[in-house]
Amino acid sequence: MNAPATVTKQGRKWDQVLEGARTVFMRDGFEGASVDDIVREAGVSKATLYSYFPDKRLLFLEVAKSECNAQSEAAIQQIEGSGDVREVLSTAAGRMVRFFMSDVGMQVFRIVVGESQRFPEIGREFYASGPLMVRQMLVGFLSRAVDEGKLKIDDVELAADQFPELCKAGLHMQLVLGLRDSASEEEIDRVIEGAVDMFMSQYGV
Amino acid sequence: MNAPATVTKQGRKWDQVLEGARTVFMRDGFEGASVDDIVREAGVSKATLYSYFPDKRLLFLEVAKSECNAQSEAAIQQIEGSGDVREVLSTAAGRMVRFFMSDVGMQVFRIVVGESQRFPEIGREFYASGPLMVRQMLVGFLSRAVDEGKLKIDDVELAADQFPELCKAGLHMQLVLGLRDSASEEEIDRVIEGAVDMFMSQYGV
DNA sequence: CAACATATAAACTGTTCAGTTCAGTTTTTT
DNA sequence: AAAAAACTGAACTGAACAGTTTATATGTTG
Repeated sequence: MNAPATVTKQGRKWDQVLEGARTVFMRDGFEGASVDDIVREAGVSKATLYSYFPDKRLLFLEVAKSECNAQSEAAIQQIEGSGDVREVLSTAAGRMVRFFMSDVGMQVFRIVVGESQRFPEIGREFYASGPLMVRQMLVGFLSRAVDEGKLKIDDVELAADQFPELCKAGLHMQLVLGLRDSASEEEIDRVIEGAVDMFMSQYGV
Repeated sequence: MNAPATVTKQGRKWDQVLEGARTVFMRDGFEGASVDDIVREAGVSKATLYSYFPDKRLLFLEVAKSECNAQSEAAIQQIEGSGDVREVLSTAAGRMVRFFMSDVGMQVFRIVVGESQRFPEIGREFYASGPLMVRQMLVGFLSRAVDEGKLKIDDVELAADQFPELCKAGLHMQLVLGLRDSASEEEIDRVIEGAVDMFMSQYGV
């Protein structure tokens, strides 16, 4: 009768595990999170967790990737639409800054940076589903703007690397290192404005 | 007869311990380095190590601080001398980029970022003896340049935050995440030049 | 020499934690 | 309802590792 949404779920509790892992990893970091904490949080047995994920690292990787993907997709949609370069850059900067400064964003960053030496695939997969997406998006957007005569850029790839860095502007470092808990709206706006101003002053026609 | 260099060393093997710790921490990271590895590398007994340093964290902190201080001192000396703004910025950028990209610089960064959540004083002390030094130095230099009419900057602190970020320009992220082992001289030069160009294009008179 | 400081090796403690195993229960499918 | 698949709980293993203790040695100084 009904041909329902059999989404080939690979077990009923997959989402539950991932959500619990997200919570605990974001709260305690990678080393700080014990698998026992995670299964408790997820309301699932340890055996179930290990039937989905071969080890703790891959579990974390899955969490980090899903965060990045959610973020990237949202960003891509917004950049496709509008016309004015300055406006697009401001919007993109806003997104980036707010993600960099969010609890989740910073925690993923901390863990990935801390663990990528011992577990290189964490670094690779994070880069591919986070920074690289942004970069490609920016390269595309900037190239188009150059073609349309709206920007003047020699080295588009360099420009696409510079812009996200400008969006960090000291605040990110202070937050990541735990020197402060949060940034005020004014500070964030100043960083965004500063980034766009500087970028346009160099590359604007 | 001989009145030799009794430099009031607080124990003969202090340096030896620190040097061994440096080697092992830089090779294996903080969690990856076991205290037993360190004493083996240092050629020292565990009891000796623990007679100098109350725990592993503080030992690492000492290593990281000594790296940062060496780096900061060298940088400060160079910025004091010369006259042309563009030249000073180029030199400073060169220093920063090369430190960011060095094995030691990246390893300290990885560890500090990874551990600063669980051990906040690591973040604080690192910031104070690294990024903060650079920032203060830049604020001083830029203010002077503004006073002398060589630069035009509204928000000097923001500018002092932006410049080091520009010196990372994507390369740093790729190296830290282990996507590549090293950067070529051309790439480094391009980043330096790009940073100085962009900075001057916004803030040059 | 005597006392004092420094260093050593090695065994030990206590804990934490990833990952396994398995007998038994619940849920889904046929 | 019967068979198959997913899940549970709890105990267990095995290893890593920070930090301590002990009994001993070496060297220095007054």
